Amino acid sequence: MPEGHTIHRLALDHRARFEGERLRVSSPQGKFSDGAALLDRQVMTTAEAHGKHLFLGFGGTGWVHVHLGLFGKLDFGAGAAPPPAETVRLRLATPTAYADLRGPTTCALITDEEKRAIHDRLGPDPLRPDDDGERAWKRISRSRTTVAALLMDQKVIAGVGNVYRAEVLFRHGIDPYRAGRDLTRSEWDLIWSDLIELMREGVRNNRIDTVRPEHTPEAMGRPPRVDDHGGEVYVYRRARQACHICGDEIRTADLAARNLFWCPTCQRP
DNA sequence: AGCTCATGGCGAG
DNA sequence: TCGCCCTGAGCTG
Repeated sequence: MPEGHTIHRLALDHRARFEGERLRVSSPQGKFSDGAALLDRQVMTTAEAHGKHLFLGFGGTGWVHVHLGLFGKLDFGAGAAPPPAETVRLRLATPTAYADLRGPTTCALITDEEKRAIHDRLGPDPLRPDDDGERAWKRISRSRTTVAALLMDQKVIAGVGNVYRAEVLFRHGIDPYRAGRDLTRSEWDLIWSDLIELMREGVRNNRIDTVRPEHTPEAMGRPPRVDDHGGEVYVYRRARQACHICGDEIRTADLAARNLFWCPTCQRP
């Protein structure tokens, strides 16, 4: 679920339901009981995202910092909240809506300064309008690390996860093992602007689609496909299947403890 | 019932 | 680079 587009969407969804609302806040699971007690009956003033980090604002009381990690989930419901399951770390509720957070890596009440420190250690986020790719380029263009690892490094660029990494490299025909410093400036500019577009569409649709209109199964006269993570993609989790463009076998490898996917023909060294 | 795997990230060594 | 933390779906038996 959670790459940056998911978290930005969650920020929007929180604002739509809870901004300006006085909330009942609880931690049925118990691991956030102290924070919940301080926040109960307070007003949510705003919600924002930076990369994969979600910040729920409660005025002078502080911020709830949420990071879903690999397993975390946030589910919204309408109406009065039902009795919570034991795994719910944080429940926010009004008489007409509720949100349940389960399995996050982080759920903590933090101060403005602590929040600022988190922003400071994150790279630019394609989904934050004031961020720009220049800072990321400075790191990438000096680095011997592979571009595949750099794209996953949240200090370099915030919000890109394993799906967007694989897909954006495919869309630009870039071998994932190329060193950052071997990328050209124009290649990087195209990657950055493409990420802005792809991730904005991800926020709108709440899923990742990366296949260009001319490469959809309909456009290519092939049977419809359903990728098992809910979106339409070129290479992610398609190991040993045929590339939609050239028919070669999609490859997979471990890179920094994550599964990397690429087409050796479309993304030649 | 138990295993494996997943769109993350941290700290130890 | 490894092990670990968080949860749930989809297998296997």
